[in-house]
Amino acid sequence: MKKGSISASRNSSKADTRCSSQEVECQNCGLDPICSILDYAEEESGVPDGVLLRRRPVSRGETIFRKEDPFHSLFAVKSGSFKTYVPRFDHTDQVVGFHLAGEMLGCEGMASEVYPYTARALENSSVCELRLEKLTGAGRPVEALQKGIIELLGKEVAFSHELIASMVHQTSEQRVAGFLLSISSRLDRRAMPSSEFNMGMSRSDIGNFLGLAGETVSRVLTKFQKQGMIRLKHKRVTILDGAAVQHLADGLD
Amino acid sequence: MKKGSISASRNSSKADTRCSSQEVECQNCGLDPICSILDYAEEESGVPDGVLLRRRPVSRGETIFRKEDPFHSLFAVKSGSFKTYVPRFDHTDQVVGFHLAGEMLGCEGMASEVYPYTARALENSSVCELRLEKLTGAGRPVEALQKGIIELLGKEVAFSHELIASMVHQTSEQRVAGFLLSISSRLDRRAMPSSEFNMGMSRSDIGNFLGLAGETVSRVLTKFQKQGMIRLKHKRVTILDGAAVQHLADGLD
DNA sequence: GAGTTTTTTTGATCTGGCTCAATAAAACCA
DNA sequence: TGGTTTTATTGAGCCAGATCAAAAAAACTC
Repeated sequence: MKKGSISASRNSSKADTRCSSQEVECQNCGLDPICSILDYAEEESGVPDGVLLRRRPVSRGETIFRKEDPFHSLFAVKSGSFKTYVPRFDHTDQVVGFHLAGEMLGCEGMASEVYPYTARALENSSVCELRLEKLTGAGRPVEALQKGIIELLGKEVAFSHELIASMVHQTSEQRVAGFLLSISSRLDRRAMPSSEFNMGMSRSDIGNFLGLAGETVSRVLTKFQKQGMIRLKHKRVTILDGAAVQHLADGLD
Repeated sequence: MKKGSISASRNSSKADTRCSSQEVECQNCGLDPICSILDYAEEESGVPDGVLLRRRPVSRGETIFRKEDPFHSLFAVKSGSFKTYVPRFDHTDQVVGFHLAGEMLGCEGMASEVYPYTARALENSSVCELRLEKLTGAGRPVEALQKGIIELLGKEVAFSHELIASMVHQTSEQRVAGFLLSISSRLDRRAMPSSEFNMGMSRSDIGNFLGLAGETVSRVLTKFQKQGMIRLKHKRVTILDGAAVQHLADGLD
């Protein structure tokens, strides 16, 4: 059984050349537990290339699925970033998450048969698409695959709970500090540069997600910079004093 | 293949007699998709009574598992209610959810091997406990079971997202209105009385969960009563004008 | 690369909900 | 049952963060 997943071994030559941001390695990708199983399965039964797992570029502003679309695929972000959001009755949108390189997109649709939110690229990106409806046939290691999916969903639930727990009570500074750390640690987990990174999302996207006005996010980031905790250059953030940011996020001042 | 699940057919005589609140029917219970599979499995292989699935009473204030306990079982609330919470660094607790009759408890621990929060009974209650470590043996319909778990987790994720989406931006009145509707619809889903019910949790538990001060919850509930939308009698709530509550929760005024 | 649009920054004002505090009402318990 | 503890209600004052507004900076477009 070879080590790399099929997306790496077969599709890497098709990488999106427009995209300047760094690409996550397959062994650091959120799909890997599933992808690796497929890799094995493929060797066993000879799945046609590109049917199960497809790599493709996504331009800034493009959506890969919309709320209420019938569920068909899981996605992994290979490069770039996405925001997920749901429309509100007042015709504004509520951002429910950001998805960075190496992270999953769409697994919440597995149970309900439709995607529960719209996913839109924040910059030129690329994704791996895993078409799940092709997986129900015989001869597949369904049990192992399901185990991988359970693991993914479990983590997602745990993460959501953490988010709820933390977010509701925090001040604006705690929220923004926590947000920076969240991005940083998520990049770190995927072996991407984590102390200097691009935030593809706008200030108001961040504010919307954190339950703050965009102006407040701007003010807080400026304040952090003045205090020497971070350096700001447009959308590029450098964390200069991670311990101080952590301290703030924890509400210890 | 018989219809009812084993918890109903075998354990109903052991019901907790101290508990005055109504009990959810097995076919309306969150464990049912899994429970029914077990039922079938049992007929196939003859599992000893009470090993896999155990019914037991839980007194007010008692915990059924604590944060960081090793994961061993899924629980379904048969009667009564629970709160789940995590400790915060400042020695206060953060309530992350309430679990009513018919709802699941503990599934978030499946992935991480430990329970990610503590579950405490808000009143005298009873639960069905499904010991999952006994399920890994051969001869079980693991695939079907996993499918049930995936479904449960998927719903949980979708619910959390909804919660995040709605909560962060809402006013205190929207939050409280939404909270009342959430309880009502969850009771309705399990075929329990849904326009008049007991809220086992305290005002400050609700406030903690919603990100409000207990005093604010109290003020808002009183206001709702003065407006004739609800009737309050201690912990007992009657929804008199559901449409108005819904209207408020949606922020349409 | 100039003109247009969008996003960000910064300032001034205002308000929803928190905090502190004091009763009042329930729940608990011997 | 009466006394104790916990929980809920109600009031007064204050502040974090929203909103409105306007200028500055980036980001697109042709």
